[in-house]
Amino acid sequence: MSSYKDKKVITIGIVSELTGLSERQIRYYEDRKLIFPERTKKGRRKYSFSDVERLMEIANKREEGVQTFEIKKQLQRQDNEKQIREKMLKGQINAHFRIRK
Amino acid sequence: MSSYKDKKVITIGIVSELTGLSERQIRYYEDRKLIFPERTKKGRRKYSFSDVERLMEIANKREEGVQTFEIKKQLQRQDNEKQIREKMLKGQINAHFRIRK
DNA sequence: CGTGTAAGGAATTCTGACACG
DNA sequence: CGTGTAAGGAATTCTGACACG
Repeated sequence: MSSYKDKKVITIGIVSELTGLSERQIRYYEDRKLIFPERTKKGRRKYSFSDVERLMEIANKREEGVQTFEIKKQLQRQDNEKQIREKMLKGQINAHFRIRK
Repeated sequence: MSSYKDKKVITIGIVSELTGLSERQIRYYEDRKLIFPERTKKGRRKYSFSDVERLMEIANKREEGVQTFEIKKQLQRQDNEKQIREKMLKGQINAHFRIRK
């Protein structure tokens, strides 16, 4: 879980270049709870590469005409599934070591 | 080769936080050719996670009292070795496919 | 609803230089 | 040699708002 891909270190200007989205759009999607940047002490937004990918997904969905609320629900579903997979993997690993003991 | 780790997307302020080095130090190491950030169109420095790791290495060496010129030479040696390993790996892969054909 | 834009302010970054040593 | 700092300017980012639709 995590490493470079999930480290929040990219400022909004760079994210804008990377995704082709305007800063306005990126901030709006945050307002709509599709994306969750961190902040520096002074309030600057910081994004991860995962966030960049997520924004690309959002951009694709938007192009298809999907509304932000729908996208939000889809993303939440994805996030849940991912969490479940991670938990199962963790369980597998624990089980493995329990047997081996 | 490359991916997130080598993508230059981190501004100097964040790099400073990540490494514990002052911006002055980071810029100076660039001046001494130890580190090679890219620039945005408007001239802002952009670093990769690899650069951050490299700066941590530099910081350690500096703490040991190693001068920047020495560190530079060491890093160049490392970079060369890495390149060679990559070339060899590439050769291996090519050979593999040649045989398989 | 989703996005553009102008507005004013605050934080960031840049360079060249002086300082110490 | 390596780093701190003050200086002045330019670029970045932030928020809240008006606009269109």
